[in-house]
Amino acid sequence: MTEQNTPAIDPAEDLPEQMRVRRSKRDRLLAEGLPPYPVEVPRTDEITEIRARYADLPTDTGSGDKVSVTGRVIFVRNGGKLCFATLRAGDGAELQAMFSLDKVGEKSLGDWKSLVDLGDLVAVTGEVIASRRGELSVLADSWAMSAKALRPLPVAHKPLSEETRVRQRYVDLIVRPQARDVVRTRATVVRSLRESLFRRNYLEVETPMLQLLHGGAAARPFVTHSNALDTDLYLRIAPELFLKRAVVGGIERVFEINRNFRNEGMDSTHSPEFAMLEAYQAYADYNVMQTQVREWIQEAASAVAGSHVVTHQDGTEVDLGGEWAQITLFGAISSALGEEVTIGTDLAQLQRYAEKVQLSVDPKWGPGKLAEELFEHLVTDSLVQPTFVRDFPEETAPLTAPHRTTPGLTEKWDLYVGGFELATAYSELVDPVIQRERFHAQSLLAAGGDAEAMQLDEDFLRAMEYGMPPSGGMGMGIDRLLMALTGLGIRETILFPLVRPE
RNA sequence: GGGCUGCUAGCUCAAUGGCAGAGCUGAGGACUUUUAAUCCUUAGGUUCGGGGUUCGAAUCCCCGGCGGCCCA
Repeated sequence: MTEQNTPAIDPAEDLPEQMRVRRSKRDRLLAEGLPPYPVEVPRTDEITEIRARYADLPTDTGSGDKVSVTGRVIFVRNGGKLCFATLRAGDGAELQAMFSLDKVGEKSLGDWKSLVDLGDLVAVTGEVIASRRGELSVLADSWAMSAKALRPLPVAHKPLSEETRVRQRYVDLIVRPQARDVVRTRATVVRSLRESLFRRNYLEVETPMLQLLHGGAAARPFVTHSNALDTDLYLRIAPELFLKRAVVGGIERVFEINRNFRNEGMDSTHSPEFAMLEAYQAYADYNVMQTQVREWIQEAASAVAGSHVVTHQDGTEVDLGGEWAQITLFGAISSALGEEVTIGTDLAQLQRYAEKVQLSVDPKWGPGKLAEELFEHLVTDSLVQPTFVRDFPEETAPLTAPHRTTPGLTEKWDLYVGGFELATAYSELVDPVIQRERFHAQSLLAAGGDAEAMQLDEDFLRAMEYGMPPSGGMGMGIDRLLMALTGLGIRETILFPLVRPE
């Protein structure tokens, strides 16, 4: 402790007038023995319950029942001797509170008018009635502050700016019902996915987020440091290599829903941290996973919308029912180009095609990578209806089993919905010798400066050398599933997305 | 990474190089049945930050910050 006292912070300095006013109301509440932040307030019923219970209360009658309700004051209509306020609960349910001179008395009514602002949380005790205009109300005998709001609420009738909505999500949640709906929808979807997997006898596990090596995907990782181990650690870019270790150990159906971290660009479909479902099933393949993933998404759609037809926030309806289209990667490229392109098409020819369609080519790309880039350039935007794109080149799928009939291809599909990649699945590569060769090729890429290349994971190879059953595996972005079901941008599906510091 | 675009009162927005404004919110007043209540009065500004051009800059130019949209 120093001799010099920290100067008392005087928040009255430099504050906007409206915040000064609210602080002085807080002071007046204290001075009058009305705690602005009491530990407890009376609360007998939820607003939602009262709306349901008294839905049929006739206009201009009393119920005879006394209740205590709580809510945030979102509208006030103050009169001389009779005041109205609209209270809103956390679930969005609203109820009118009425304060009349003859019920609460002059002092309490005066306090209500002079000390309560829009945005305050209050508790109101009184009889449930229906007003002369038929509005279900609590006619107050008494009221109490539950929490004084020191900041004014944004105007309820104009849309909040995009930036404020994201930076101050708590305000967004208060004023915008759709913001709360998204939170509910997301919880419904995640719960539906878990139930879908539990029903099919999958076990949920949690695997390391802090990893000594990064692997399981092609992405640039975040790096952090362990003081205890005196070594750098990576935030995981995927749980894949650990879930496969679990399959080696005999956990034959396993999944994880958790966050991945990728140190890459942020845009309307990419967030640095994003939630992902990964699932592995022994003795299955990419065809089995294709059916299951469709079923899981359809079950999630049903949980959210009650049917396979989901309605986006702009009103468009998307039908996710039935079987979904499937195309092959090279078939899609061929029909987009009007030229026959196969896994056998050589690099020079692919480069000529790329030039023809004005795709700029990184000289480090091999033919497989270039084919994938051609596909993304030419086809993905048109894949609005759910479509499985199958059979990717070996070059870009180092963890995937070789195709059963076509050399050079792997058994991998990507699922596209709404023009973006929603999910992926493989027949997993389980041959430890080939896996080592694939890792070796990746390490050459890394040595060549590819920051997204996978690292050679000896412990993973050791696990595989004990024998991993033939398996199907899948991964799906939870945030993107929300996007597909709601039509929202990724930052709307994440409650508190990363934003630049103010 | 590139292009376009925005940042003004607590919130949403005007102000076309010439006095920085409106609605809601706030403050004061009227009103015992309102529904985004209404009516009267009224307060509120580092125009994102810095530099420049100009008699004069919210406005034009340059640099920086933070968003949005499109493209790669």
